[in-house]
Amino acid sequence: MDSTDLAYDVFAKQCPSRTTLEHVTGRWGALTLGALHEGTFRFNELRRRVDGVSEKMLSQTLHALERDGLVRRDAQPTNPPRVDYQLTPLGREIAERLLTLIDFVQSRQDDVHKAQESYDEARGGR
Amino acid sequence: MDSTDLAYDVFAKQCPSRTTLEHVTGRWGALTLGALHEGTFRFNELRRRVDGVSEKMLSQTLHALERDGLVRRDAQPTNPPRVDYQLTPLGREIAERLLTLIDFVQSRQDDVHKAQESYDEARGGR
DNA sequence: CAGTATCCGAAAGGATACTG
DNA sequence: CAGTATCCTTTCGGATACTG
Repeated sequence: MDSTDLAYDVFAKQCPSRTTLEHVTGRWGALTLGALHEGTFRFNELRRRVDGVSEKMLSQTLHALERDGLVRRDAQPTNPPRVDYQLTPLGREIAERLLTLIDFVQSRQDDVHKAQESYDEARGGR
Repeated sequence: MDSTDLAYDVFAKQCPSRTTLEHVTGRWGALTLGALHEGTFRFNELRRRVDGVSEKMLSQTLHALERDGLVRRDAQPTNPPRVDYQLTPLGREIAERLLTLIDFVQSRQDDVHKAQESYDEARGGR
């Protein structure tokens, strides 16, 4: 280690928080956190809210987020079963920071689009 | 559209800012933005800083970020060639918000780890 | 309703060799 | 040095069928 090393361990190959971050920022993770930031939902409610997710991926995503302590799963032992998902306090804090990033990227999407056009114009005609 | 729709267009399937967000939060995108947040670097300097990245992935990542207007590429027509990469003002603003999220996740990694252990304990012994 | 299990095609990503 | 091109393995993720 010397002074040129990055200050963030998350940039190391096998960092555990790298895995958590991937759960949070991944396609379905971000979508699910965003949905749950709006309230508490049942499995199939979430499926309808999270546009395009399959049962398999939603299940997988919820398990990962629950295991990380970001989502709480509440199963009533009724028949038919009823399971509610909601953010934990930690999950809410993380979702807020994620949404800050998402909001910002979205608010600057015009600039991004312009940059893409001038980039493509400069090299598209190669 | 009704009131149950998500407030964030980024959650729609084919949203353009979803693509930008993936460039930013993806494994190599986040690493590269984090590295460039520390300064200006040449291609092989970045390769050494971004732990584990291949030439192919670094090249691909830099192209995507440059096209989105987050990274500026400066090539001197010398021999041997010298190319410097740095964040644009927009890239810097995005990197800051990304690092806020990363820092927070990292600072709570202990909580995450504990949650994982109790989760595994509850189901690991099934 | 709330999932799990399996199969399979698509896409990401690494190693290596090569170019200007 | 700064990449590109190719090959090949691994992972992601959708469709479908099935279970408690």
